[in-house]
Amino acid sequence: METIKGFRDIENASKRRVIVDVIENVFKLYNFQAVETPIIENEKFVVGDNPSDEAVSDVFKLQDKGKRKLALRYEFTFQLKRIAKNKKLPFKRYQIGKVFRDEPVTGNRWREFTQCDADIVGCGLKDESEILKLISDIMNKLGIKFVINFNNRKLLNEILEGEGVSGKDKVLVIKEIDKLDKLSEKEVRANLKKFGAEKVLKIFKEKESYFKKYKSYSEIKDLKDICKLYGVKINFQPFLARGLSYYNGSIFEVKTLSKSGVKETIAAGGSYMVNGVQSCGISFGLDRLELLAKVSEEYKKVLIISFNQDKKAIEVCEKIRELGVGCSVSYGKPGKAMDYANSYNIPLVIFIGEDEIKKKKIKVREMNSGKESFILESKLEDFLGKFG
RNA sequence: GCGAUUGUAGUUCAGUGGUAGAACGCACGGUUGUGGUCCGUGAAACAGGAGUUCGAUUCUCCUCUCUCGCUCCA
Repeated sequence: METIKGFRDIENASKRRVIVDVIENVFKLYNFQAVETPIIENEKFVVGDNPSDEAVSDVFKLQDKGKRKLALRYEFTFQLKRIAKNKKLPFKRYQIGKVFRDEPVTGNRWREFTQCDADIVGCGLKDESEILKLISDIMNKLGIKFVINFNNRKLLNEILEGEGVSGKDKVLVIKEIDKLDKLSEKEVRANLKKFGAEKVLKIFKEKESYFKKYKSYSEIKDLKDICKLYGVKINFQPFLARGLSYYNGSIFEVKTLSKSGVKETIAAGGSYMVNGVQSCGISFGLDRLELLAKVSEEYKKVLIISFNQDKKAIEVCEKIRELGVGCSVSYGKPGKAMDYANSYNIPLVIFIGEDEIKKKKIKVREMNSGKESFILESKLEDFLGKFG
């Protein structure tokens, strides 16, 4: 009966549904088009061109009866290689779904989790600012205080090469630098000594103006400027690196500012190549948004209690549903039905019995106040409109 | 994956080398036309497997699991 490590039942997913609605609506406002892709793919395809990438070891692997080597999707981006073919650019697609990673579970990390991705294939800096604005819109609509940290891989490479760090060391040094927001400077310095790269640490402590001397800084500046047009603030963080090796330009990471116990990144993305086309995307972690979002899950609900007047009860129930209000009929004892309404936060109960039939009116009871009134069936729409 | 830690009803917690307890929740009834109170009744657990023992939920070992670090990541 237990769920597998890193997997879980979500017994009440209504908040998640509301959040997904918000995200999806914003995606659509930016002209992203929905796609769905298979959860299972060939292992080779999932693993991709970077078998040295740390991510590869986290891929869930499986085999079918035909002994094909398969794997669960680790993310959505690699599938874009197939989807994005022969599309007029820029191709803007979004996808919301489960991804799987065979990695350690701690805190707000799962092995099965839901990502909400929006990517632009054929994407310049100006389009990148659109993605950043989209992040801002979504976070605001979800009522989450946030900061968007950003950096540029080109700049990072330029700095490291300028300090004589190259080859394999470069990737490893980047990983150590990435920890600057987590570990103390001393610890990072100690780790960097292994590569003789401790001197780069000083550079990352410099003010932003220091970085002007690098050629790639122009991308930082340009992105900031375009974001201003959208009124989006982004925070330049020269040591931000991101783990995935395919990023080749801007990289983003969204953190929350609220004291919530969610230290993890709640959305992340950056620019990369898809089939030789410059692209850029963002991915939101639904499971973390859920912990932070301030959204209302309440919606109108009615419970009808039928006293052996099922025909009428069902008729009224159907009518309420047609009005777009949730409704169900209880045929049992009224006491139980009301207890049920309490348990599931149903604010309105309607009684339908002999009395109601005789009076040609239905009795509605507001559960919070206990106030009851007889209304004409034809006035039901008005009543529900005013109620809640 | 490594290191430390944890594991008893759905949940939060008691407890014992010899029949496993509470609270809340759930189900039924008191109350088949009126709920949130109250009362009664009931269902429901020792993570799994080996070992020691007359007997193990309790002690030992292994596996799984929880939490926290590390690596990494939404």
